[in-house]
Amino acid sequence: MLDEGIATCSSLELAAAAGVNSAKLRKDLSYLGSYGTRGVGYEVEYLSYQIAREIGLTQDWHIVIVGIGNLGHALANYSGFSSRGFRTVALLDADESRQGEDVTGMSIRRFDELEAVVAEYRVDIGVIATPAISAQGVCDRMVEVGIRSILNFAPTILNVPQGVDVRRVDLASELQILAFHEQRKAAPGPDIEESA
Amino acid sequence: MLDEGIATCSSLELAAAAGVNSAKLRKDLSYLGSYGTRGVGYEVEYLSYQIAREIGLTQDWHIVIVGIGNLGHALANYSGFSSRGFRTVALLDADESRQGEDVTGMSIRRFDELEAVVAEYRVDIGVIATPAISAQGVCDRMVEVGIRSILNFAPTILNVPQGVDVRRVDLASELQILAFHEQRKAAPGPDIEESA
DNA sequence: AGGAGTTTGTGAACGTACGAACAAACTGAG
DNA sequence: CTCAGTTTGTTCGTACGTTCACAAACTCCT
Repeated sequence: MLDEGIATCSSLELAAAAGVNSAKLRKDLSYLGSYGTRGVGYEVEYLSYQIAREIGLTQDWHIVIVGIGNLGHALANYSGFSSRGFRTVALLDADESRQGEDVTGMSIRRFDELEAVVAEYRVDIGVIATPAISAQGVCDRMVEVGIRSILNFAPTILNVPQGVDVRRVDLASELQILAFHEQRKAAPGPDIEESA
Repeated sequence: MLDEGIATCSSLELAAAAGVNSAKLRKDLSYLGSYGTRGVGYEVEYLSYQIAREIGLTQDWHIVIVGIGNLGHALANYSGFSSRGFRTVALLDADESRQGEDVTGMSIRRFDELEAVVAEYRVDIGVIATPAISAQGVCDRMVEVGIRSILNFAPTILNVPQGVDVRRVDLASELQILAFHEQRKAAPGPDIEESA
């Protein structure tokens, strides 16, 4: 809406765009403060800035990606990160044969350089894209060197001390969930028959 | 546990491994039936099979990946899929210059061959790894040719008719959520000071 | 056989998220 | 100014997910 130069918008429009109920959207926004005007709606530019500030979009975040296999490559190249203020400051991999390899103008470094990287840049978030077997070890090392936010793509539950945040994205699980629903659609098949 | 030859296990062990409360785990398992034995626990092999059957692991699922950029490549190569019964039957991309390119022994086909692919194989799940701008169009076409389960990696809300399942994985959002918590850790800083 | 020790399955309490609905507050026309 | 129309902010009822806690059911030892 900002790009399109729209000045103001209602909670209904925002809700539709976000795919949620308008009451929920209004309530959520109300936690940030009263940024709307009754009978009018929300001023796009103002609200946009307030949200950006609240979720930390106004500052840059430094991330380190560990495990530069196919997924790591994809993450390193993912344009969606930089556009939202995430800057990849290092790509690390334990595999000796990958050292120095160039990925989008950044060369892969050894995993044991993690501490040096953290010392050099501030590192806010560590991304684990290694095989499951290596994930906990990488995670432990990250915690040791002071990283407190971790995004884990390995299909494992990571053990971390209190104060460390882990988010897990398991690609296979996502497919599994869809497959589960798909199975449910097919199985009962009572009398559902519309729009072939 | 199966691989390690462990015969039986308690809800407590399973809960620890899954990272949830044991009561919740037991209740969840109870929805599948009473597969445990009081005073003993769950028989690993039996429970494992029952879960596999329930979530559809006993059958093979055919998936089609659309958008073979960096992420699409990574998904096509991801070993976690095949090991859980997901078989990629086609890789599609709208970009003419990518046609015929080989990815893990499978050549990239034109997106408009989607219908032919669906006719040739049964296709259970469509995976969208295109830029955001193309996602809705790809989605619409998928729905047209009869795909009812979609995994969407593009940062957009997809509009689909009832009966079609969409799951969204937004990599940037995951980072954003971590960044939000990170900001919260740093901001208030009242008197928390332990284990540097 | 009986009792001590385990562990499941579930009923009940708790907290929280969600959506409906409405008062408060704004705009604009007459 | 007043009134009709619009849209926010919030209250309230409901539903649901989570956890506690305990009876039922099992094993093993004596």
